[in-house]
Amino acid sequence: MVRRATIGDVAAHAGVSTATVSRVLNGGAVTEATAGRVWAAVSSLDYTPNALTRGIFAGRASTIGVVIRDLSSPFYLDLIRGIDAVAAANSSLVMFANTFRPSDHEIALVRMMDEHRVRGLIVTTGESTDSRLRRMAESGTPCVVVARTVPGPPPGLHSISLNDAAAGRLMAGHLAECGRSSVGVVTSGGRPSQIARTAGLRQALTDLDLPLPEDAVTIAATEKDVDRAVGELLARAHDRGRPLDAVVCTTGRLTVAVHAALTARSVAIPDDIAFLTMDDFPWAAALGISVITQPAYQMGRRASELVVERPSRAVSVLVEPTLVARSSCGENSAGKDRADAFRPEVSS
Amino acid sequence: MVRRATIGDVAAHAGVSTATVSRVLNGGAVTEATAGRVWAAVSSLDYTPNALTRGIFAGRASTIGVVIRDLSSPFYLDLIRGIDAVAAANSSLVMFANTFRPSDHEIALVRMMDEHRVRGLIVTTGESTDSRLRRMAESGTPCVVVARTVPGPPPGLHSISLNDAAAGRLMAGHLAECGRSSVGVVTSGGRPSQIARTAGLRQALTDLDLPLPEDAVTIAATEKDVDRAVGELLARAHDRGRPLDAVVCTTGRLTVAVHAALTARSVAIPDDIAFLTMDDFPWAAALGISVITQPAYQMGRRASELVVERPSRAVSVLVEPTLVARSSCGENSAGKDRADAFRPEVSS
DNA sequence: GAGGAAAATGTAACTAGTTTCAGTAACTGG
DNA sequence: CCAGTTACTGAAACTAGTTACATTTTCCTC
Repeated sequence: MVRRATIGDVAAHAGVSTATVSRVLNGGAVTEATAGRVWAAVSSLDYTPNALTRGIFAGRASTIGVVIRDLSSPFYLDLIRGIDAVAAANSSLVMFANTFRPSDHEIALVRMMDEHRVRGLIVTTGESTDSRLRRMAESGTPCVVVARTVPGPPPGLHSISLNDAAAGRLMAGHLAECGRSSVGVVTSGGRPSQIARTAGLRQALTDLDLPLPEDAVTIAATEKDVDRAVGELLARAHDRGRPLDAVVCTTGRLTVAVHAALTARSVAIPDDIAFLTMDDFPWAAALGISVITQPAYQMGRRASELVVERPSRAVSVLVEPTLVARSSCGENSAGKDRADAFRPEVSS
Repeated sequence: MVRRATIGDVAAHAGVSTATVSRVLNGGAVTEATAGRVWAAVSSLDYTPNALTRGIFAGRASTIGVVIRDLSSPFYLDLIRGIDAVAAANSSLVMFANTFRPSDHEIALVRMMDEHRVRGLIVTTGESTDSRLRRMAESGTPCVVVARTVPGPPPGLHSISLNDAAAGRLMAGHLAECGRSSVGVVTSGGRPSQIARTAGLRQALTDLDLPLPEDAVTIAATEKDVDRAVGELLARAHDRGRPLDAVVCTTGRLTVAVHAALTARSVAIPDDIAFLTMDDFPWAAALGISVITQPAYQMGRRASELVVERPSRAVSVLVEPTLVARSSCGENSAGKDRADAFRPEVSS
């Protein structure tokens, strides 16, 4: 096992001091002749400077930390791509951790990011990590909370989130326009953004004189729970005497599962039941599934930018949802915008 | 901006030396009383040890580096989840970089990983990075090359790859069993694994007396090129007098695009043309698309394990592909295995 | 209560760099 | 030709920890 060359080895090889080597590497005043000798030594020794040591002196690493709940969700995937794109443009690497749900170890992951003295931290965790994030922010590590609505960003933390209530309203509007009146909702539960979407949906539906009964909303924490949840939804509506003509899913994470549960029951979409969900994904166009999108890639970019630019005051960004109407809710009586292809936001 | 507490602050606050604090933190011989005072100081000062400094002393960081070509491909996504799972189990974080294709900056990314003194590096890059990887391996950083077949793993590097030729053969076999005889191939081009898959397919097809003409293979480097590629494929076969009855895609990355190109031409799957592609994905079941899978999640786990366990000799793992037959190739004349649901490999 | 071993703690050296400060050499102007 | 800059360069201090070694303490035994 070959020992790695250190700056000292380079200095010795070039016949100069380590200070001079450091100056050559980082751009200080050095004679051309000296610089030449140093570069020769660097390449002949295959010297690769140690970023850890650099970081300890600078007080922080050059990496951007990301703690995400679920990598496989289309939203988070695009978010990461956005984060990565601006990180790369700033020659930062991304330090990544997936909490997997139901995770109480998100606290441990945020702590690890803190220990690694990340340049900034982008997080989609719950409130449990707030106190540490706040302390990190106070000691100069910009922290961005993504995709959290109520109760709003804790003071000192940046926040980027979707106008979740508007997303719910958009859903209600589209469903109403497509002539649907008995809506069932599958939501992943307790997170503020989920609650806000459902609340927005209910409010808008009520305003349209299409009230959403309490038991027309079911919670499915994971994909495993979805089939049961959908079954209950259908049964309850039937018992109530108003069979469902629309099913809404408030999280992109469960789209596949809800769709599968519907298909498994031989429900025809959109003839029997309209289907509307969150977050666009590559196959949505092929399947004709209408969705409400959030600009995930842009949100990721913005998050990274906040880390890189470290504004002095905490900034809150609220982005607006968009309806991508395809065919899963049936014919749109009004003339609304319509999209036929998946449009990846990865513009570069 | 609050200055972070250092081990020195903790030591002063507890009235001990930094050595003692270090021992309390890392488990050395200390009186219970002393340990108590130190812990009290730690929590009252919110002390969070600096992992960078730790790393420089240990000679390397505790993070696992990953340089991946395309995060959005279903294969790489599961790969990362596997990597992350065992990283988390070893309290390592994952340092991630996406090269995006056609990228010559993969060299720069690998270099950055090297500078960060990652505990180990998992990579899906091309040959351009081999010399550095080899040097890293020599100086004690385990490097794992994933998803590369011919010309085989460079000496000293671990390698985990699919038996790509077998994947091609599996495709040929399934197509033949479904009674298809005029196959068109969309491949992403020059990478060894792509070539091996196409070669395996051609060989097996030839053995079955169904030779694959040179011009029945088109290259589409990105999703943008797919539509043109599919068009050419169809046209050439038509000119040849043997219209296509099967289209194969040798990379999961292009599945959506190929499917869309076919659909856009009103091709009925499987009635007009059978469709067979690589890598399973959540929506495949809903769409009835048959695929050849590789155990991506397990490959990721294995890669991480190699990093953590650092075996003294380079190990090469060759995994076998599996056919998941659904309906996109039509009725299977023989009685083969059949799968109806997407089975995520994320067991844990 | 002294002696010796074992346990706890501190001192100082070390990791791989960066940066300050001081010294030397070269260059400019009078 | 000498003073005054200015341009390079090196010694040493510094970053935030860990660890080897030396030095106390403490504890037990006789």
